[in-house]
Amino acid sequence: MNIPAKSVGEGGDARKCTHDFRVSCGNCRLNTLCLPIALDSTEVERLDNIVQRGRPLQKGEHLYQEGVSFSAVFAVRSGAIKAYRVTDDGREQVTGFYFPGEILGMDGISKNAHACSARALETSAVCEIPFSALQELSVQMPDLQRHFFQLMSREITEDQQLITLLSKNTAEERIAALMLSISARNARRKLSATQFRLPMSRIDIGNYLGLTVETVSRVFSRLQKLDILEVSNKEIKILDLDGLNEIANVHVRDDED
Amino acid sequence: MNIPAKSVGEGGDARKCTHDFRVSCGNCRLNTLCLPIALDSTEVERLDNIVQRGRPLQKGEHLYQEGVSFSAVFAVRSGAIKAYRVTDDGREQVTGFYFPGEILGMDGISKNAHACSARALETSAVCEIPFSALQELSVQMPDLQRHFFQLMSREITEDQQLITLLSKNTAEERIAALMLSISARNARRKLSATQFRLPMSRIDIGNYLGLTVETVSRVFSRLQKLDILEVSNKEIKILDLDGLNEIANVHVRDDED
DNA sequence: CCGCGCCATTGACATGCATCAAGCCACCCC
DNA sequence: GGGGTGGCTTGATGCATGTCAATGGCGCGG
Repeated sequence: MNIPAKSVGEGGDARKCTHDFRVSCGNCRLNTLCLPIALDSTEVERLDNIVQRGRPLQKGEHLYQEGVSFSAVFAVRSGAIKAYRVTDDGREQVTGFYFPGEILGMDGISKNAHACSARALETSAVCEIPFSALQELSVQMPDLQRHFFQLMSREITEDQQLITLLSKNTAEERIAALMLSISARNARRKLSATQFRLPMSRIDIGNYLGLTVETVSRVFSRLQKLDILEVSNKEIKILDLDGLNEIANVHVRDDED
Repeated sequence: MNIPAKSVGEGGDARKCTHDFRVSCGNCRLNTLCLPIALDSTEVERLDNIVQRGRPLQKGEHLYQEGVSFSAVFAVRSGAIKAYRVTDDGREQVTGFYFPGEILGMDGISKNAHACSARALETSAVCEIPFSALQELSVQMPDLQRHFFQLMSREITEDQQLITLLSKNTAEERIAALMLSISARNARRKLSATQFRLPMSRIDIGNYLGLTVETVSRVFSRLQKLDILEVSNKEIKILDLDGLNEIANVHVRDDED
């Protein structure tokens, strides 16, 4: 069982981006995640021209809010973003975490208004991709159109994986799956697959996985006792990847576009 | 809380379609659901030319299977289709029910292989829309491209609603939400919003909503005792729509924010 | 018509997780 | 430094839902 790992392009860590908004798609470290391979350099340049950079977000700051009119999708360049919606009775439902190289905001297309809110879990840099311009460009660049269809389709299949997780799996399995998902997404960005810092709180994790904070905490404790994880607050170290996989019941059906 | 209601175009009831494959998009009763409004008649005709009809499915027959190479999306014209994926340990997860006027199969785009299987819950007719042709047409018809982006985006937001439902709501709330979803989708097709026949089994309902058959059955019994529903096997009659809404929308608490 | 298999319902019981409650720790501000 | 605040952990208890089991209805094929 996998957990969402959307796709896009990173450009360095937060610190660097904060001071250099002149990053271009062409030299972005993350462009293998973000862009269709097939684009030639002039096409990349044209895409580059519509992308707006230099919006560093502080922790807690909103990228967009549920209901506001939709005009762009966003690529995370550094940091981490959480997407969430508020239910009728005022509770929050976290719908996804987005790391560098991943794209969010596509939920807003259907109604021309964002269907969820997005806020920074830590200082983050994002690229804003105006959707109307993207649409026009897609008409001229079939590969780009296809790429976007694929990105949206991926979001669908990932949501469906989460649905399965919520519907069928125990607390332990859910947490294991999330840890593996984050691990895999780290690996994709050439970071450590076994050691990382969680950008989100226990509350957010529980909310995302349909569990209470207490349960999340207890599961972490249990996994630590089993020598599968080493947990120190938000610092996670995976000691036994196989064991973790076993718990998650993972079918290793990984992204391989 | 809502439950998925995807979008497309129906053309009459099953019986009729089975004998007349000559239905065209232009005269399809469901085309207001399926097509972008903005297409003119020559454009509809071009779309019509790529759509393949006349594939009546018998109950239990597969429309496509998980893993097979992706080549088309499908519009339900009559009947009902369930989509599901099989987890590593062999269990099934129902990911959606599709009624006439709704489109399925978009999950297959990202990997060029279907991410789930789809089978008919009853005798059904579907339109097959080859994706490559659709892509080419989209390049020439921006409205069509936009429409498809919207369809996919809708699928995403609906999946997210289901995620919220599974993550936060009780068995009663889930069932109520599903009944309301089916009711609304019926209404959209000008059918009764208060009386209908469920095409799926209790098992499928439970599977979809993350519940056991027994719980589903018990909830139906309870709702019947409350005079909210009248349940006779698969025949459902909504007696108290407000009451059902109240249950689905989770009781509002006075401790607002 | 009978018997078989599948589906649905209902009851009794078990359990995983939520809830409630308390305490710890890190951080921040006065 | 003191005390507040928010996030995390841990324990005790309860409840919603899962599990197991028995029964009845219905359709289908022999």
